[in-house]
Amino acid sequence: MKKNVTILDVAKQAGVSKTTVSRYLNGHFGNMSSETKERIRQVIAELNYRPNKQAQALKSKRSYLIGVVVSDISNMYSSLLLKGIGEVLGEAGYQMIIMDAASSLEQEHDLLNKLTDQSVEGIILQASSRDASHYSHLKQANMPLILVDRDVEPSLFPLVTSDNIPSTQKIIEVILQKNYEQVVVVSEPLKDIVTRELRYAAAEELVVAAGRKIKLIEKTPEMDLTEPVVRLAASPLKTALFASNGRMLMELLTILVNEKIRIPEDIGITGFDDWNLSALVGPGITSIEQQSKQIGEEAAKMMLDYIQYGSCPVETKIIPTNIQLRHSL
Amino acid sequence: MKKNVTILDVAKQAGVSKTTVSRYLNGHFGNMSSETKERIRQVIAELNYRPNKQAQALKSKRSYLIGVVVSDISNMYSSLLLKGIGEVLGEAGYQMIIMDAASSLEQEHDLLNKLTDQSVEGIILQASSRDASHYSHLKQANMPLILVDRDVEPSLFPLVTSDNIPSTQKIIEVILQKNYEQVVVVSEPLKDIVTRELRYAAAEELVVAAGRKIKLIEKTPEMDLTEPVVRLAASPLKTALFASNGRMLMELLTILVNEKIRIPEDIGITGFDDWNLSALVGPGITSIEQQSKQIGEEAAKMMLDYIQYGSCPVETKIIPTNIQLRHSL
DNA sequence: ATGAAAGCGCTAACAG
DNA sequence: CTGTTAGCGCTTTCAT
Repeated sequence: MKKNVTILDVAKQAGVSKTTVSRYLNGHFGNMSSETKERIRQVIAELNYRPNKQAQALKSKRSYLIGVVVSDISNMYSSLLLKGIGEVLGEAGYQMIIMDAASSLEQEHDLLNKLTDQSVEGIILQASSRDASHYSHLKQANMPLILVDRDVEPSLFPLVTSDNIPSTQKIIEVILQKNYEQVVVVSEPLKDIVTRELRYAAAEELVVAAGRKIKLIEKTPEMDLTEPVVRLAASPLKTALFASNGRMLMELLTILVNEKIRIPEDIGITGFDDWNLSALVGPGITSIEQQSKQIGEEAAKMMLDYIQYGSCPVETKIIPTNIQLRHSL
Repeated sequence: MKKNVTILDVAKQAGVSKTTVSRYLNGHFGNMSSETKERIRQVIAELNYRPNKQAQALKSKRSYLIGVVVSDISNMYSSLLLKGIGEVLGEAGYQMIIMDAASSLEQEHDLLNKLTDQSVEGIILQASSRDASHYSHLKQANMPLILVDRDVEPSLFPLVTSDNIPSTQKIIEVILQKNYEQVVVVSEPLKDIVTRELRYAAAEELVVAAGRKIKLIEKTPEMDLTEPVVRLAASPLKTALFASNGRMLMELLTILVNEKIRIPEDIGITGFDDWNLSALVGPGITSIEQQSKQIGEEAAKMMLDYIQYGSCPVETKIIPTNIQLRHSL
């Protein structure tokens, strides 16, 4: 058994009181004599003492913990987001507790509570619901909350996200210029997530205005896209597929490759790419690359400010995307 | 300001003592009267009381926190690993504190200390060094430590990893059968990580035994692989590239695509694929798919056992890989 | 320039 | 069946 060395051990060994050691630890050298300082320093090194964070947190109400809830951790968007958040928080002496909502709203609710139990000082959330009422209790409890990727309605919280509408518009322009007669947006169900709807609405507006056809396929987990995609490729209308996120893009590409559908001869394809695979597939996939690492960094910075100043304007920070023009349209 | 409701508030409101409430919370109903139970239940619901984990941990020495240190979080291997760990731990009521060593050994050392400070009950580590002495203090401090992916020397800790040697051998067999005259292993520097060396050694042995040529390229961050790859593709010897992990595979594929080098006509390519992109690129890349989610699950299970029984055999658990035979060789 | 003492929110003997 | 009491390891008035 390993008896943990406490502040008292250090105090006794150094021949001072707990108070003095505590002061030393927190840099509250008032007029502490240099000898005392030196002695404490030595003893700490000697005993290999490390203050217990739980006790510190309990007393001082500072945990230096930030909760991060992502909707699916096994997703490149999340990985890079976490990388960005982690770097910024780490430098500031904060730790993150990461939770994976696994795309489940109930689980998310549970996790949010668990984070509060851990006395996190703030939460960065990729929300699983668009309904702000799911999160308003956090506001009431005075818990700093910063949204990433997805907004809620009404907009109660600061948000960091991609420039969804402009980037969708730009790529739709490309599609229209290439004389596609039909655009098929493939997305997970729109109703839960504002971002999805935003992207679809932006596409729809332009396509309709240009007098072309637009279709929406809302993909549920049970659904197999193979048959519809094959049919679209065979359609007499010149068709472009628009994947509304990285997972959809990957799924569509897999089908196209498996079915030996030629890009862009048989069908055009583009979309948001969280996976960074678009350069390598087929003729090179024209796609929208999100800066999710940067989104993470910005969100983390906002959080640090929030904590420092005790409040934060409810504003939206837009991180531009990179449009990669390649040869899939 | 939000005055937090404490166990004392509940106790007063319910007209009992803190002890009784504590007993209720921890399921230590001895012969607690049903009325008392019911009253406490009600008050808790009413006040929306949630026990403070820090205080619980401080007193009970149980934090229900597991530290996880990955060498690079923006990597599919890590993402899936974390997914697996998270699922298993979550079900058991544990939280994970995830840290990203960002491939830096000093940072790793720092993180390990920070985790101990947080009173984690155990650590799951993808080690950045092969040298066990970097981690032996954890053993002395009686901190449960489980290694994933990479072993250390000497083998002091339980390990969950892929079947590196057999899978490398199998794929080298394929290369040899296809009459490649030269195999070029592309890896990050071997010296730090046992797994890398294992993979290279396994390849080398078979290639040499078959009387073919083997070469090793150790890729450092500054190094540009384009020129060597182009030269290899132009070589009169029929050459196969073997990427020792997903990032290397991705990098090599990017070069091949950019330089319009044909696969497998100009050069063969295969390797470990952490990114799940091999099906989509070129003619389909023959590759070794690691089950990193399953590795995470197993490591988490081992950790739970370790914590429960206070010890764990220092044994290695091998998770089989899937060899995907496609058309890149 | 330093200490004594109180207490953060909780658990667990021990006592009835 | 329940309460009293003494801490866990730390920070922070208030003294001196």
